[in-house]
Amino acid sequence: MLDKNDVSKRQLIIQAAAEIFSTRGYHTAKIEEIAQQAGIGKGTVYEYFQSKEQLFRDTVKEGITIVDLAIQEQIAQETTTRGKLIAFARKTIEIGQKYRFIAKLFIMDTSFMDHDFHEWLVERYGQSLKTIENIIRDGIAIKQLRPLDAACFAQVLSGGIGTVAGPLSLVEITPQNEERIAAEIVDYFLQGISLER
Amino acid sequence: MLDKNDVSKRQLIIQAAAEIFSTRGYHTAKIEEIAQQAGIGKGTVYEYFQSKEQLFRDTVKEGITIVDLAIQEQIAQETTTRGKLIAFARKTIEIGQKYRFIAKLFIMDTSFMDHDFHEWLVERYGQSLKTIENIIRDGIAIKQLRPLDAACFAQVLSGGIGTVAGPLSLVEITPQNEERIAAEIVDYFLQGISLER
Amino acid sequence: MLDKNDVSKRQLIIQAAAEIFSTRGYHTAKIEEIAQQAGIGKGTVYEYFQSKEQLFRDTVKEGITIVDLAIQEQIAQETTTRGKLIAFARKTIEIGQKYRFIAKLFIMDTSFMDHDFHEWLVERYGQSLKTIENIIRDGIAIKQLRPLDAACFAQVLSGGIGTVAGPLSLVEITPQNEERIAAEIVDYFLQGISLER
Amino acid sequence: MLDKNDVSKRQLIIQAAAEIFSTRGYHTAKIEEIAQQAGIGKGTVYEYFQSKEQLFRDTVKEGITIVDLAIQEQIAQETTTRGKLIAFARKTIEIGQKYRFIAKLFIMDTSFMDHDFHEWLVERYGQSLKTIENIIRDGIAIKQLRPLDAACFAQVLSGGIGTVAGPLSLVEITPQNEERIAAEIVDYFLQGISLER
DNA sequence: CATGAATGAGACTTCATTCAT
DNA sequence: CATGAATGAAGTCTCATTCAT
Repeated sequence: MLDKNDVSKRQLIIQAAAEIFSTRGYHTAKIEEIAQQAGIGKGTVYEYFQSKEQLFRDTVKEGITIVDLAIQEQIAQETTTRGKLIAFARKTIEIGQKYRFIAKLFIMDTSFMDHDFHEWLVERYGQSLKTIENIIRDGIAIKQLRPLDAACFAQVLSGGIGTVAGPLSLVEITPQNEERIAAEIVDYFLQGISLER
Repeated sequence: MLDKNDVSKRQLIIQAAAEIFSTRGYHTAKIEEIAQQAGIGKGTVYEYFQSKEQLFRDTVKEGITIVDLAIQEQIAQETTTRGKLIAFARKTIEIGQKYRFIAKLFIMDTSFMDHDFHEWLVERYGQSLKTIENIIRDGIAIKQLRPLDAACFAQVLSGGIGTVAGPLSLVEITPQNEERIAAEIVDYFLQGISLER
Repeated sequence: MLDKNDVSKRQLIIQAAAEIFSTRGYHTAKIEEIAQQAGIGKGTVYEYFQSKEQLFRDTVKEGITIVDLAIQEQIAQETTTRGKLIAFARKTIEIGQKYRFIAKLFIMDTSFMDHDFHEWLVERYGQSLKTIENIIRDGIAIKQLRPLDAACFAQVLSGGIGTVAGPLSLVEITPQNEERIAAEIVDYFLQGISLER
Repeated sequence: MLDKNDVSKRQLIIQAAAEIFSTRGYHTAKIEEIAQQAGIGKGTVYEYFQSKEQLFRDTVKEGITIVDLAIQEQIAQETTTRGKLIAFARKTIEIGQKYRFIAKLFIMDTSFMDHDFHEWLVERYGQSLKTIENIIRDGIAIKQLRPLDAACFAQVLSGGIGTVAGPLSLVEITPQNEERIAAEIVDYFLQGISLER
């Protein structure tokens, strides 16, 4: 019971931290704010996390894991290349809306952080891209797609979608048009936009 | 002489600020560091800029202006839609390499800043996208491109290229392959990647 | 217990501030000095007061209140006009000695401060004078005093006594001669110093 | 000619300093402000005064000397005790109005200053009081006044008048009523305010 | 002599972290 | 375990003073 209590309090803090870090950024966020958001005392945060930096890392790691799992799950339900790509796009957009704070965590300036963490983040980013790369490679293998640099493409696709889904987006997104926008974007890539040929 | 001196010293500080803000981020950058980088005293910075925040704003504005001009200039030299888009892509990639700090400035977390500045940044970003939108609209008008949401497309293209050019990029870029990568990316969009149809 | 602790620590800081502000003046006083004087850390001061200026204001307000109360109390115990005026003079002199720092707070240059505070100070000063004005008016009403401008007189009396009691005083004051000096000064005003008429 | 030029520039700075120190106080006054007020460059101030503190001292000394001379001169023209005292009062009030900055210089917080200067200020203050003391002593000698502690009285009189003339005064003073107020105050002291005896 | 650009010591203030309760 | 009062390191900014022109 105590254990369960502990776990839930740790989670409580992470939730609060995600919220505050997202809206205020790492440096502007204050430990006291996070504690208040979590409805606990300032000192308690330090019972569960060694430092502000550690709390940030754990919050980011947890966030990324959740988002990644959600996307993977969605993709697994599709069978066609286009279906998988649209699923990826739609979920990315949805998350960018619903969990805007996670999206922001990625855009946030983290270069000041511990070198190891930065490396971890880059590696993790690479893993995320692998998901798309694999879809592409599969598509090439079954001759649905033309041969191309899957790594480069994955980054362009992910970056393109992420930008539309992100906090600086100028495209108005509602729950109703998520699907349509996802399809539109994917088709830029699949069909191309040129009328010639 | 004095005038020239003034201008160059202000510029000197902006250069140093761009360097330090880029590598360290706004909050981690210290005024003293910037002054050292510029080879001047701490107090001198305040002779040219009212505050750290003001220095940051001016640095960003100057950077954006330079980059924008460079891109516009490059595009103006091309006549075809594909040529313009590749020029945009190549210049964006080149700048992302050469002026990595400018690229970083955009990813940096600036949400904490003065509301007016944030609005200015968003508006300026919108202007940048207009450049692409116009290329696209022209292409549609002359039936080179199929009809599509130019605003959305501009954001996807710009985001896709920016990601490859940016500091988290996993695509290795050298002066030699800039042109090739730019063309490859643009062709994802123009020709599409699907073999079907 | 915590509550009592809080109150006493705030008071502790005010005491230290009164001491330091009095001997060093507002601008020369350093927050660190005040903290040291109070035997606490620099940061603790800011737990109880928003800023140095706020600390100064609260210190002055508290000091004035204490002094005013002490004077009022002393006057209330007297029945005759002369008795009240001497009580006022004696208490003012006594406080000028014992709480020299309060006396100094009044002479200090506060014109640079927040406009509202300055207004408050002037108003409060006016209130203090009212005490004397009322004594005078009562004296006139019962034909003990000749008719005169009570407001002007109050300021002359208060200024005259304050100067003798103040930090620039050239009159040597000891606990033994306080009473005598107070009476002497009051009699300048009551009897006059002229032998003619 | 050069010499004369030097003298007048030194004087120019002192005038500007008196103005600025009076309105802003020692610590809030900036050397640059004073230079601007004098219509010269910041560095030039240091050609004539070693430091800000030195400039302040010289400004105060000059101001006191001017005021003292003006008062002495006025008194010398009177023959009766009452005439001399009223002349003193009137001139003090007039100066408090016209040269409000000089009056403020005296109230200003100077305790932080160089010990020697503080001693000088106290001594000079004593000298000023001697003027009144002598009038009083003469009055006692010729049996116009009753015997009393001339030093104490001088301080009460001077403090009383100074307060009415000073920047915190609540008595409205106009060129028209200066004479009347001076007489009223002096008569508080000469005739007393009591109707009894 | 006159100037004002450059400087850096020093002050206020914030906030992550500690630790006694 | 939970807390929040206390702390002090560290950062921004001011301004008296210097000195090259």
